[in-house]
This record gives sequence, structure tokens and C-alpha cells, in this order.
Amino acid sequence: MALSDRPATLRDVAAAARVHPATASRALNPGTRLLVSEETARRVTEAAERLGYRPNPVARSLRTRRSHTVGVLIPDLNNPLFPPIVRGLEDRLAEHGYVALIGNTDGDPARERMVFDQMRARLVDGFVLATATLHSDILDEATEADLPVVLMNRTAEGYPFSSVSVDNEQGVRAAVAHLISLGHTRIGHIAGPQDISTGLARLRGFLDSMRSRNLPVDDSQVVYATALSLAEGLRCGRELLEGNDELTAIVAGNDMLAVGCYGAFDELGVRCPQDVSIIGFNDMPFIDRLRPPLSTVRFPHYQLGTEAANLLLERIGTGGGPVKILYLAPELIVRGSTVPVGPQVVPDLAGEGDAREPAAPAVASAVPLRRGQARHGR
Amino acid sequence: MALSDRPATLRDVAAAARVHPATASRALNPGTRLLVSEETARRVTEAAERLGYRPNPVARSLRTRRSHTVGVLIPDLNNPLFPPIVRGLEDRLAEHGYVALIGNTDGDPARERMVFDQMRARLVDGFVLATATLHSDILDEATEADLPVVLMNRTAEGYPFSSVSVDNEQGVRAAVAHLISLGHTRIGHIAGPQDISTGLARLRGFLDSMRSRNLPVDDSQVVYATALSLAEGLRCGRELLEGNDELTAIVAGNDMLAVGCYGAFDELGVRCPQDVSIIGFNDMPFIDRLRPPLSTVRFPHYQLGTEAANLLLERIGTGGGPVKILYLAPELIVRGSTVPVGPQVVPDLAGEGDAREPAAPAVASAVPLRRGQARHGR
DNA sequence: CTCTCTGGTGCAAACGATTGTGCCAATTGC
DNA sequence: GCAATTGGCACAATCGTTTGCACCAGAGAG
Repeated sequence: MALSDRPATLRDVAAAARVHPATASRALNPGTRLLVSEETARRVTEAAERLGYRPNPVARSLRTRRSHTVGVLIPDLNNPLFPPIVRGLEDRLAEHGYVALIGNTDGDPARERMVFDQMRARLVDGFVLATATLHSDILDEATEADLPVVLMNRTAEGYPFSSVSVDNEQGVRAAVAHLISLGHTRIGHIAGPQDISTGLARLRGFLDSMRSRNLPVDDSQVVYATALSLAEGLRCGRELLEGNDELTAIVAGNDMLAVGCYGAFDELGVRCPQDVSIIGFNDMPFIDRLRPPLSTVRFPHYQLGTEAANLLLERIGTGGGPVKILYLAPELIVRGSTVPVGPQVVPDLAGEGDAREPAAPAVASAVPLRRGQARHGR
Repeated sequence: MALSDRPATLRDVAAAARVHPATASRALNPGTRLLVSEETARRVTEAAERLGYRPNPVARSLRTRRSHTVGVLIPDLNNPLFPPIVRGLEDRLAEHGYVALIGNTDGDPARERMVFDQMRARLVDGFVLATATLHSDILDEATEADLPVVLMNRTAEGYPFSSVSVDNEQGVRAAVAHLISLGHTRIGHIAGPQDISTGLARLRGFLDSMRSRNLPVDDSQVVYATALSLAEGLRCGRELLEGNDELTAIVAGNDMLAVGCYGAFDELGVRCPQDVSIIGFNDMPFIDRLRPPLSTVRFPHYQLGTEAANLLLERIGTGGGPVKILYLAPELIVRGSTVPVGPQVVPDLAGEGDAREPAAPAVASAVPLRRGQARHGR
């Protein structure tokens, strides 16, 4: 290991192996290794090793116009849902020598635009967008420029992008079915923003389920959040409860909205779950330790990330290929926030005390909705 | 706005303005603008505008050996503490045209090394390390190479790096004082890893406070976590409670450990806070909604990020200057997890009012006590 | 009227890699 | 034994910028 001020360059390696830099380059690159003789390849590799040569990614990017970097846009990194997803993404990408540039946009289109442009300028090889709205100029632009893009968690019909997300309608149907099985009939919904696929699909799932059970839904039973935030959850929860005396259960558009809703319960002196049951969506980390532990719809976070990575790698690799729409199956997680309707004693809820029950609050019953995991393709 | 397949390059701008590319470069760069005449500068700027010219950061990096990029190493992105910090960091950096590369290391030195090298290869202009251990070869290397580095949340004495962190000892002293004021005397501590400044300082704060109140601390009262994780919190909580019948309060090394400890409470049938009070450290998001809401020590997360950014920008800008050690003041946040010692009614837990027995743990530990758990490093 | 400055530009060489093209030998085929 | 093929390598251009240096015109000084 020779020491020098400046890191070894390809010329250095070439010189050490007494070949031309071009030859050294070919010898070192897997794709072109077969263009040089066995013997020189060995000599070059050995020299590179000895000098501790590390190719300069910047120079390489400049020449090849690819960076082995992908841009990942996250709507809200403060939402604990995303870290595990990102982790899956990074792990999978790393296996293929890619690194992820994380950018959070706070749901702000201007900010998203900025980050997106920044990343394009840095020659990212593709994008994973968890920020997609149903129509967005970023998607238009990406389509036109034929950028490799994968949508994650959210979808956007009409764009030629692969996507991986949860079967939202199915998840919400399971949630509603669960509440109905507990005797609830007056069920409200805090809908996520309707320009986001998850907001739309979950609302649709809610309305479908109710309708198919012949449970009427009037306007006061659905309020629309403008963002998937605690603050909006608080506001919508307040509105829903104040406009609707008889509500006994709430389906929230996601966990953040549900948690926000907890605040509304506190404010209005509504006890959860005795007075009102609530169920969320996402099963984000720590949600099982809330007061009360939130019933919710789970999907495999980490895998969402790895699958998104897979789809993007496919796209980057082949350039073409079929557009794949991948759904992961949701799973209903029943915890303490949903109980049978009507006057009742809730023995265990109150009790941090009831620890003799074998099932600690953190342990939930998992009801699988679908067989087998989602699969690629088709 | 001229449309072409490929984005406008500096040559294009130069051609459009009928000057040499070099001149165009000078005209466009604030630092060298005064080298060209007013008139040409205007012409070039106008042409650049018209062509929608965006300088290619890759090419620029190659030439200037700086990337306007900083590497940020986070020990665990799943910890909700970090997103707000990172956000502060990014916001402040963005104001100065820098972007942050986030890398999470999972507390794994190998992974940290990998990410670090990757980032160096990409010519980041500096590092913000939230992963520092008291001695690490990465810090050694950064020192030797004279890299601009700022330590965030953690410190490491003996290295010439600026840092911003919390006054951990003061925070823990406040926590202990709070517990003592509630009548607790048998107080345990779940110590963070002792090769990390926070673990060490908080333990020191704990021991100091106890000692200064003439409260003896024997070995069974302190257990050592090997990581700041839920799993370790669970394990240590279990060990602490099993080895110590009379414990009435726990000071956890951070919030994650405290939450893990909640799991141990459930397992062992210990009620919190009736039987045992617990206090954490960090006041991470959502911790106020746990069951029970966790008392903890808060510090301003976002500001930790912005201050780290400030320090790094200083360092990058001037290259030299004094090394600054910045502490943010902690603040005690009292919530539901800490109550006065002894038999008591916890009012809002209806139906459990008769639970006043001071915690005779169902399981009497026959397991001999073990002193400090294995520690990292040295 | 010549000489010396000095703004203002152009020229060309970097930065560190990849890659199309062409040359030289050695091998093969007849 | 000679022509055609081909494997292996070197040459040089290129990616898009920045920057040291040289050059040139005009201004001011003597």
C-alpha cells in the first residue's frame, strides 16, 4: 500500500502496471475485462490493489452520464413509517452498487420541484417517488424525459411508471368489516387528500364497504384532510365528532390522522375506545404503544422498499420492459382502539394493570387477508 | 427558452453570447464576475437565462474538487429523534446551497465505514457525524486528512472537531432530582453504551446526583445496554427489575431504552407508573402519546441540526478558526410516567383503584446478579 | 512618440475516467 | 509462403467545467 498525498488515479495504476490507462480501465471494468489478456488483467488488478486504487465516481459519472445514484423523494420524513421503507430501499440498492439520495419534501410541491431538479442535475440514474400526486408536472416531465421512475406507496394512473403499493381498498374493507363485526354501524371516515392515490382508494374502500352492507353514509360522516398530518387529524377528528353525535367508530386515512384524532378525543372528553373506536392505516412504528394501542392495517414496510428498489433496478438495467404494478397484501391488526359497540366495561384498557393476560398489549392478533405474498408481474 | 434534447451546456451559452466558454464561466460565477466587463456579463447572464442553462455539478465537482455536498451519518434512522434533527440540518445547509447526503449506519462500524468511504469518494465537502464513538478510526482518519467534520449529539474528546450536543449530565441531574422530589430513593439506571459520549455522560450524571444526595448506588442498580434500541431496553429493564425488588424508579439512557422497558413492565406484571416510575431522555416525537406518556428530558431537535450545519459551514468556509464545543440546554418534561413513590390511587384508571400493593413482582429472581453487561470497545 | 500598465478575453490544460478507432503482431487458412 | 483474420493494446477524443497564462488594445506617464 503506497502512501501518497493524493489518492491513486487510473493513470497511476496504468503506470504501475506498465500499460495504457485505457487498458487499465478495461481491465478493471467487469464489462470490458474480456477485451484484455488474462495476464495484463491480472497485472492491472494487482497494481490497483497495491495502490489502493478507488475509481473516482465523479469523473466516471461525467463520462458515462450515470452516477449509480438514485433519488428518493419522501413526503414527510418525520412520519416514522418511512424510515423502515427507506432502509429496505437502501439495502437492496446497495447490493447492486447504488446509493440513495434521500430528499424529503414536506408535501410541498415547490420543495419537491427543487429537490427533483437538484437530483436531476446530479445525474441520478432514476427516481423512487413516494410523493406522487395523481397529476403532477414532475411526473409529466419524467415521462417526457423518459426517466426511470418507480412510484412507491402511491400510484398515479396514466403514467408509464412501475409502482409498488398496498392494496388500499382491500385494507380499508377489512377495517370496516372488523368494525361492523363489533357491532358498529355509525362509522365515520377521515379521508386523506383526494389528489393522492391512497386518500382516494381508501375513501373508495370505505364507501364500498359501507354500501355493500347497506349502511348509509351521509356527508357528515366523511371529512377530508388536506394533509396526512397530526394537525389535520386533530382538526378532522374534531369536526367529525362535533358534527356527528352518534358516531361510534372512525376509520382514519392513515395512522398520523388517527393519532391526531386522539387529540380531538382528549379535547372533547370522548373516551377511546369506550365511546368511540378508531382504526388507522400503516401500522407505523410505535403505534402499538400508544394510548390506546391503535388498531390498524399493516403492510410490510421494509419489503415495500426492497420491491421498489427491484422495480427501479429492472428499469434502469433494461431500459424497457413491461410496466409493473405491484400490490402488497395488507393485514388487519386489531389492538386496543377498537372494541364492541355499546355500553360496556373495558376491563383491560384502563389497566396498565392487566398484565396477567398472556397477550401483552403490544401483541396483536393478525388476520391475514390474502394468501401468499404479492408477486411481481402480470 | 430553446428546446433541445440535451440540456444547455456552458459552451452553448458562450456561443449564444458570442464569447469564449471561459469568459462565460467567469461571468456566471459570483466570485469571478468582476473579471469580465459589465456588458459581457449581462450578455452572458441573459443568454444563460434564455437557454435555461444549469451548470453541471458533476463536471464542476471534478474540476474544483468540491461538491457542495455534505455527508451526514446517522446511527439509526428508525429512531424518530433524528428526522427533525436532519430536517434542521438540511434546511440550514440548503440556505447556503449545500445538500445533505444522509447515511444511516445502524450503529454498525462496518456499515459506517462503507458509507463514509462512499461519501469521501463522492467528494463531499464535509461531514456531520451523529455516530461518533469515543474512539474511532473514522475520526482518526478524518483528523489526519483534515476533513471538515462536526459532531452532532455526541462528542469525542481529543479530536479537533467542533460539536453540538446536549448537556447530558445536567439533563440527567434534573431527572434524578425530579424523581427524588417525588420521594424515590431506590432508583435504577439503564445506561447507554459506554463508548458513546451520551451513554457515559448520562451515567456520570446519574451517579453524581445520587451520590450528592447520599443515596448509595450498588451494582445491581445499573445495567448497561449495548445499543440504544428497544430490544436492549427490554432486556435491561427485565434485568434491572429482576435483580432489584425494591426499585421504584428508573432513569433510562434514552427514550428508546425507556420504551423497551415498557415491554419489560408488561412481561413482569409491573405497573407503570404505579409500581415503578420511569424517565427517558430526548423527548422524541410521539413519546408523549405512549401509555403512559413518558417523562423525559427534552432538547431542541431542529436547532441541534441547524447549529451543526452552522458549525460545519463555518469550518468549510474558513477552513480554520477555533474549534467550538456547543451545548444546548436540556429541559425536564414531566408526564405520566413519573409519580410520587408509594401506594396511591391513579385517578383516571377507573376500576383499578385498589391496586396499591407496592409491586411484589410475581417472579422472584433466582438469577444471580450480573454486573455491567458487555460493553462496546473500550 | 514610445513605454508601461491594466482591464478584458481567448487559449489550452487540466480534473479522472471511458470508449471509438486504428495499428501491430501473431495466428489461421489455403 | 502469403493473405486474411483477429486478439491485444495504445492513441486520442470526450464528458462540462474551471483557471493559469498569454495576448491585445487602449490609457496614462514620461
